[in-house]
Amino acid sequence: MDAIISEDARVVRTREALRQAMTDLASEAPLEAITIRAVAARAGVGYATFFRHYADKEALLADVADQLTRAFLEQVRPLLRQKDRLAAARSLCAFVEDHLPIHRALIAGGAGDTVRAEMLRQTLATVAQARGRVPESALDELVLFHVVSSILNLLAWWLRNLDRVDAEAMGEIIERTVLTPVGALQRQPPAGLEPGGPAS
Amino acid sequence: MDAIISEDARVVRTREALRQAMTDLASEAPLEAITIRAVAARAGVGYATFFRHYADKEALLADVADQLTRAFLEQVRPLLRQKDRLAAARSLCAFVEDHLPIHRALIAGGAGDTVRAEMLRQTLATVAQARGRVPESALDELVLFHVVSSILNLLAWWLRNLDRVDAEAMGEIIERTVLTPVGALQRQPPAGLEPGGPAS
DNA sequence: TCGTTATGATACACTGTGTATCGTAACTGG
DNA sequence: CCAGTTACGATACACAGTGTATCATAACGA
Repeated sequence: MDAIISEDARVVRTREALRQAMTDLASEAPLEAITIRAVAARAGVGYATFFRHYADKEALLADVADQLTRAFLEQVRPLLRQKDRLAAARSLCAFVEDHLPIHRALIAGGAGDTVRAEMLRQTLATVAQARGRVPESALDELVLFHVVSSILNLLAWWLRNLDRVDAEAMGEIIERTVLTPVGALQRQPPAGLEPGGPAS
Repeated sequence: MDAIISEDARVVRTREALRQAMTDLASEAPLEAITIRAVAARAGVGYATFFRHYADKEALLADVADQLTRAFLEQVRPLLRQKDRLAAARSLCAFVEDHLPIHRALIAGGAGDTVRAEMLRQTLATVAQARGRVPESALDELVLFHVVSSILNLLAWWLRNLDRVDAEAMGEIIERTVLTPVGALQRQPPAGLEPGGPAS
């Protein structure tokens, strides 16, 4: 199994330049207004070269979102194990604030919808893999979907209104509007769901 | 002020055909795969005729979303005045279930992201206009944003999983994960927000 | 240093958009 | 019912963006 032995320096350089260019442009214009030619130009790379690395615009954006999501999850994972949800939410907001430019460009920028969708997709896949396997109850699946998409939405709003709410308050809002209510729902689920629900 | 005296019957017919065609196609394919030519063809209308009514694809979709939002708000408004949040949430889900095809096509379909964004936009504008005026506190604005987008997101998930959760359970989930937590947040706001917060 | 490989530049076919034009058909007001 | 108005269908067109192909050149790794 000869995995990644050594990647050509030019490839690494070009890919990084393209990712950076896409991130830059995403903070300036909506995704549909970003042409592949513009990305290549900003990256200082030939137009045709783009397609030697990514099939299309979305593939590059997915790669960018993928890297962001990895850092995101790496940061969040240890927080989920602890029981103090408020501290966890505040840590997340502090982390976002510490790496403001990239989060503002990608989560709240012109490609925010696509990036958040990709982050949601990857997070769901990661969690499903971390658990036993995929077959969750409907409630578990819905709760996970709601938590992730709500947090990303709230962060997107916050990143467009940083001057109005500080990180600590934002953490408290996330904890009180998302994390705690969802915990209560899991402890005492409603009826009318598919079988396989609570394992009380 | 000569408003709408009488609209040419052909115009009404063509617009309705285009809206219906867009709705149909949105339930079958992602928005970027829906061409204006396909919409015109499905509507039984000439290609050039499309542009006599809408500037582009998004304008038609906005019109469709606008009509859906009107019906939506008309349905929800009376429920907001009542204090029983659970009953209100269940009514909303029952309403969606009663008009399943159009909601599934537009909220959960291939143009779901765009439609939900447009519904959010219009709802925010409507509420801002209904209140005194625009200048709300940061908390109010964030809460409203969160409530509307969360509900639309939850409905989108539900419309893709109708067989797993019934309308009553879905209403309870919305009430417990969105409405009630937000009410508690408004009654006891966190610190760290811009001035103009609670009017206690 | 030498063979390999990524890159730049350029040309090309293709698809979708939006505009312009003109003869025809349908509607409205009288 | 009729005459003027107006929307429609069809077609041609310019334009922009995508994705592919080709080839000489430069940069890389061993």
